[in-house]
Amino acid sequence: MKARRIKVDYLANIIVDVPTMQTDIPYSYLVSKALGKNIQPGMRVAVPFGNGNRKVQGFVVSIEERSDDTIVDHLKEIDTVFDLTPVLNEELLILAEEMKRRTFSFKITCLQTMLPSVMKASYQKWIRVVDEIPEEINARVFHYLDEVSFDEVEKSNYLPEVMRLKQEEKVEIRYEVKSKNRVKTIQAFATSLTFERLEEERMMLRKSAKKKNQLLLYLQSLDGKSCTIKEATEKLGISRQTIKEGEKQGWLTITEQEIYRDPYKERFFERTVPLKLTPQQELAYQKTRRAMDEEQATTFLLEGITGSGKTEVYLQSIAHALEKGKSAILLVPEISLTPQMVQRFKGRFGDEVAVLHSGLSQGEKYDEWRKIERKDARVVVGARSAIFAPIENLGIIIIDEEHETSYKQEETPRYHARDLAIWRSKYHHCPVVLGSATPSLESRARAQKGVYELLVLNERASAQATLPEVEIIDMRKEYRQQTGGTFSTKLLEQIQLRLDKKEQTVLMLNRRGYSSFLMCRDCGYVLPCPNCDISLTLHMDTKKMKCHYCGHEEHIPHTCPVCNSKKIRYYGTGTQKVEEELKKNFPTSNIIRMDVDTTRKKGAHERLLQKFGNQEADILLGTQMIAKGLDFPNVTLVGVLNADTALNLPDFRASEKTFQLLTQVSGRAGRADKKGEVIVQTFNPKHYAIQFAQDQDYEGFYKREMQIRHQGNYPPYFFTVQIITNHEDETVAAKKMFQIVQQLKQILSPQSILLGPTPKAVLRVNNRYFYQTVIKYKHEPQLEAALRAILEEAQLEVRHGLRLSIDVEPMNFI
DNA sequence: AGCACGCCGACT
DNA sequence: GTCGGCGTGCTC
Repeated sequence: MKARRIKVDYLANIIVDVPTMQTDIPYSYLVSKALGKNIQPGMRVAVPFGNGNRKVQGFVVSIEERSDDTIVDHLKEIDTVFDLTPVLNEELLILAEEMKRRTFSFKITCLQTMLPSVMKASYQKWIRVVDEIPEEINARVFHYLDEVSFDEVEKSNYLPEVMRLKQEEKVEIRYEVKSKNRVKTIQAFATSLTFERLEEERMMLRKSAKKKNQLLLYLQSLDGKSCTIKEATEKLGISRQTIKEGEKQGWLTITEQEIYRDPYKERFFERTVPLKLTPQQELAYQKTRRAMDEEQATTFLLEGITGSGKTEVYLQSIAHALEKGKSAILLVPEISLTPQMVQRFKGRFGDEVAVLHSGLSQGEKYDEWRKIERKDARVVVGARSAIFAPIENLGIIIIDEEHETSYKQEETPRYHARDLAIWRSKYHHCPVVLGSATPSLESRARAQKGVYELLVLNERASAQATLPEVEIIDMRKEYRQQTGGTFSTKLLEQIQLRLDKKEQTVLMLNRRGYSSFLMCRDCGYVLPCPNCDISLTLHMDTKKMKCHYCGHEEHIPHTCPVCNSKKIRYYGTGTQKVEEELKKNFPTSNIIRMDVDTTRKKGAHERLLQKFGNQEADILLGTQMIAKGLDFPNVTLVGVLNADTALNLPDFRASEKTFQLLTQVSGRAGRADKKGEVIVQTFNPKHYAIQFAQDQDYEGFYKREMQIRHQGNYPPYFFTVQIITNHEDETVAAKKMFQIVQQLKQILSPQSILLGPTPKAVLRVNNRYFYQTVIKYKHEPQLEAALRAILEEAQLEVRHGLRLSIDVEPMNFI
């Protein structure tokens, strides 16, 4: 047999940045000889795509070798490679596929979600002159330039005539794909010369060349290592010019050195040492440690009351992972990712810690990401998306406050970080620790069934710390007695007491399902959003009326648009209104208000907390955001102004959320030496969520809530999937939803329950109409395929403006 | 998504 | 006749 000589060449399979169902598959491209083996799966590239060969970004997902006889005539070639090394490793590429399957989203969206946003491509089009064009057009449109921006031509309405020139091939359209990620560099210098050679150079200097002499001596001391120019100018007082001169004479070289934008560089982190563990902590630590040693992908549920020292267990578990040469991911909710939190981890692990959260600039996020990728940081602390940290040898994953709904992403891809954490733990054969004082019912139930292993910390770690006393105030009685302010008599008394004693008070206004809107006292007219079926909210700081759904803004009216009455006032309990009421009651007190308005600016959140921590204010008034992780020893009173607004929402998790919030906020009162007090104002004083929160009885709440979930056929007894259609035309959205329900009825077993179709609580948002259906089921092997078919079939209508989304285990049912 | 192609009505 | 409207198919 004649040996056939095979010329090896490569094909790359690429997912392109065109998020549609039809293009949600890998496309094959030729790898040029020049690129050859340098191209690997997980790299970003630009490829020509479609009829016009416009350039789009893509991700290489696999490489195939090809022999001479592979037919490749129809294949195009990769245009540009953006990365020197892959930005997604094999594990994350597999995870992206898993995510696509589980969340019914496009692969490209999943891939992009896993990376810092700077890595997403930005597109620009240019019109380039390639032949003689009429003088007049050249002047008017092109300003005699070779190339002008497509967008500008379009804006000035010259596009039709330019397109005619394109037909005649006198101009071309050039597609540009750019990646925004920029590595920040700093200039440094080093020498490759030996000590002796440097000495010779030094001898050759003129007597007057003092600075050069100094620089050469310094170079000798560096022993070949490099030094930044900045450092040299500061330390030695040598000018940049002298160093440049050295380069010219050839005894040193200047290089660009990569640096990280360190968002925490201004701070000093005091090193902390491991604390002695309580027996309960010790047991929890030993269990996770053993799982690490035995490479078991166990999921632990660490149920620990406030102050029981969960964080110390995390810290020591992470330390063990590091000892084993492995890495760790710690997820915390975005709002808990405070400087104090970061401090605890940086204090223990120093520069090994990378922090990923939304407060960082795009560049800073990218740098933290790169630090992880290059293994300069082995501990990742971050919010939801930190679950995608490019770590290769995970030793442990920890999710703090595991019950937080912010771990579920509310936009596509609608992934839950907890599920992906468990997936990664299986990949790495390492444990996951889910920690909470008030675990989600789902997780607690799984621990009951033995799917997760339950670890309990029900003792406070420090002996002096006692649980605060919680008092429930029945606001129905209060209202009967007085004119109906926000504050009960008891709460006002207690605040006054704290002011007298120079102690601090935290007041929380539960804003779920609440807003301050504008209403006419004469005719009852409420100012609505023109685009959505919801009333506009008053924002005093900007003096505007704003829609929380679509962002629409307008001026505050002085008279009622309907009856012209001047008695148009705001209504409801906004933080601003409460602040005014507070000032009226306590004119001399200092109040810090924390809400979306006062914390909009970068770092404002932190600044306000710092101010309060320095005792520059007596009262901290805020929304949910103050419930978490702030430990101020001088706070001895916590007031919850309206505990139950969330209870009235038509959401089966309403009780759970209320219980969690009250438990959490109660933990903010009182520290070591000063006993704390909590006052909860409510219209439902007998509600079980409030009663169990008063006793800080999680297990009691869990048992009671499970009964209710069982009766209502809700999770964790049932799985849920939510389908939403939306369209500019209400009938189209409704019709499609009804059709989908018909289809589902065909395949669902009688044990499953369909809720809907119903219009969403807010029917119209941004002039689109929303309809939904929820499927509750225990076992439906055919459901996934059916949902996929529904998506597929809807494609025709998607063309006509229909949008369809599938949310597996949704967090919001309203 | 966004481009080409093709089929229709309204113009120079 | 042709310019440009939009509905449809396809993208390695």
